[in-house]
Amino acid sequence: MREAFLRLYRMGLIYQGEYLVNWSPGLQTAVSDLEVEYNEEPGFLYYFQYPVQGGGFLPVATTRPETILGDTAVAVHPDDERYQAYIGKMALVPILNREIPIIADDYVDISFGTGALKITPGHDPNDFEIGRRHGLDIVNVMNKDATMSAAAGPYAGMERFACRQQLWDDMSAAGLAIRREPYTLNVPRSQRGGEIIEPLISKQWFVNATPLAEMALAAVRSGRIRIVPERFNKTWENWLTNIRPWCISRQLWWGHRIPIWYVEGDHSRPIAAHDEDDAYRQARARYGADITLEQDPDVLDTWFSSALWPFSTLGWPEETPDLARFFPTDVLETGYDILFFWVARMVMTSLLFTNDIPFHTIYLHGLVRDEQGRKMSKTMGNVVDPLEVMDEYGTDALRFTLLTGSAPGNDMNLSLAKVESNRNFANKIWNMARFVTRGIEQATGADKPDAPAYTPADRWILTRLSELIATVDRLFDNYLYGEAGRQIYDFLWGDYADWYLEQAKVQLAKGGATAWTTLSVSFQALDACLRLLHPYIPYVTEETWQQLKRAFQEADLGIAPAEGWAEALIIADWPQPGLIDAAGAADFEQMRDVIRAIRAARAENQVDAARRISAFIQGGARTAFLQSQRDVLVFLARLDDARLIIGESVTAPDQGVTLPLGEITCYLPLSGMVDLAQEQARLQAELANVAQEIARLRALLAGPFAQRAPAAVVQRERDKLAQLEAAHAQISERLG
RNA sequence: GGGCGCGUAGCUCAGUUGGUUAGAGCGCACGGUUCACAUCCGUGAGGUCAGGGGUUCAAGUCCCUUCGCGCCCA
Repeated sequence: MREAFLRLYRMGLIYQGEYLVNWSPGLQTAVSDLEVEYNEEPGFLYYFQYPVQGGGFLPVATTRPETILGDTAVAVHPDDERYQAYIGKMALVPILNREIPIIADDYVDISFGTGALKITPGHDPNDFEIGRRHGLDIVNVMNKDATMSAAAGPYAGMERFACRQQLWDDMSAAGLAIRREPYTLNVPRSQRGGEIIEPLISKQWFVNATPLAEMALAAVRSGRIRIVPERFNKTWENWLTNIRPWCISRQLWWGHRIPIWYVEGDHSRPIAAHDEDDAYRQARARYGADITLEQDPDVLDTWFSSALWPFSTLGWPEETPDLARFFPTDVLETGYDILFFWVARMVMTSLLFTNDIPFHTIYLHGLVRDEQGRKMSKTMGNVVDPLEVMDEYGTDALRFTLLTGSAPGNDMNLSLAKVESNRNFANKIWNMARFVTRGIEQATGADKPDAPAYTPADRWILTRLSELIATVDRLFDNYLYGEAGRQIYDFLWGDYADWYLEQAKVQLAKGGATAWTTLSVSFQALDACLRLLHPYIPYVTEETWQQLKRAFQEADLGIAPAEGWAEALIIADWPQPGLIDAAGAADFEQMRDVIRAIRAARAENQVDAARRISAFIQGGARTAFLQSQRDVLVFLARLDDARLIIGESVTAPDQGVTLPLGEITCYLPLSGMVDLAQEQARLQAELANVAQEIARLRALLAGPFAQRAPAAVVQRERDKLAQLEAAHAQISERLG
């Protein structure tokens, strides 16, 4: 901290100066530009007459009449025809009758107010700049507690807003007030205390951030530092190209004292030193033995030390092993609201002091808001306490919600309903593991085949798993953690639990090598997903994984992770994509379509859920495959095995439901349960639907699409068309 | 004044190399004691992706513009 200050000081980048700062009367300290928030609040625009020497009046408008007392000029636009005659003359400050010049400056907005602007360099940032340009005096009419000072003449000692009112009354009485109209003010308030900030002249310490900002700009422009999401580059660019001096001194009783000592209290002779001994050593060398030193009473802005965090925590300025090993770091993850406060300053100080970037990537997340999108605040009482949420739903549930609930850089409205559903996800994972663990008794080590004979379901889930791992890797590479988490969730619940494990009940029941292989595949997929999910939900995944580990080790089936059993999931290897068998996966997906269609037909016709129904499945070229999956079909579609016919071509029952599924057609007799007319109507509707879709695809494929789109995309549409045409033929035939 | 973001199902939100019937959670409707899970399972309804224009074989996705909401900087 002191080292950083001294280096900046010696480089001439820290200086003390009389400047207009944001003064917090309540906290009795200066605050930085970033710590001031502007709110639109109702107020008034006051119009006054300023007497002009030599006769006449100049009308002036202001929102803060009390600052009139500190006016040192009135400015008009050089091109404003109304006031040409006044430029160069003197006006009188109302009430005080102090003479002030009438100047011309093109900062003045001709159309605002009266077009004549009172200039108060001591109490307004813009006026301060104009004052500098024109060499105007600075009159400070306010004390640090926001009462009026002696310079305010008769108003000395009055509170600032009381003075505003009093001045209005007095000027009305003097005939100098013109009118007052409602006006929306942009009121600066302290981010911390909430009271109205007063621009006030005072002596403060500043960092000249311009050279630092240039380095920080170059780091991002050159790509040495990457900001995610990219759009924040613009924010970065905008702020740093318009960087202003950073006011780093604070008048607080806590914090790091500024390492500056004054000789005999003389502020024109500052000594920068590491400590008091050092300061005295320097002072004696310069001024002889008999001097007393006083340290500057101010302390440093807390962000000053935060800016040093990436390297100061590693031992800088010493050349420590930690610094050598861990600096620069890799990714900084934080909320976009402190991009300037903290991130930019870390980048600036790192580049200056270490000649290196502090991290190669800045990953910015959004703000967590309440369910209605409001910023959480204690006064509003809408703060969601994470400890309470964790207590009720579990830490993993909250973590998963925060990680998957939004896109990078976007705010998130924290919904407890979502936390609850993610709690259920954790429960679901637990139950998947229980199922797999319980299945262990269906096989022994002796059942292990030399080479596993994968079923379509096995091939499907392993292929999907490989795709998932590749997808998650890709998303991680692009910092899309939310999307990656959602993908794992969907796979685990929608594919693995709802389909693979469901059909695994059939495979496990067969025992022997089939059961062994099913267990092996079940384990592989679950194990990989636990690894993928560990960064999101470390507690449930670690615990679940340890249970799996124990169960499989005890069972001694010869089923284990490829790398062997790590001591813990947290240090286990990241999964790698394995088997990819697109054809095998497609087989299972086709069967899944058949099962879904049968289920939907059952539900639509109010078939009792427990009832096993008859089915005639015309498989065409897919017959052998469907026959091999007979028991899975029976189980998942709840068919009556004795009344299930699978053939290349089957005789359609007289009554019942027809399910056209492309090359496969499924007939459900459902005798006596289906209204014939209703079924006819349903098929008519479906036929129309299919016909329309066929027409659309034919038109598409006949057009430029077929020539210009990639072959794979065109082929997909062709396949779709073929399926639809087959379905169309089947429905037509059924309808007679 | 300058910049950024958002506007997708009743609600909260995904949808990032543009690929053609747009998804999830919650809610809703109907049905479930199938031996992992009712913190669950099955089925379903619900959207002219804010409006308009453009680029493209193809747009929720890219460009322009209008409207509404929010934020940042000045």
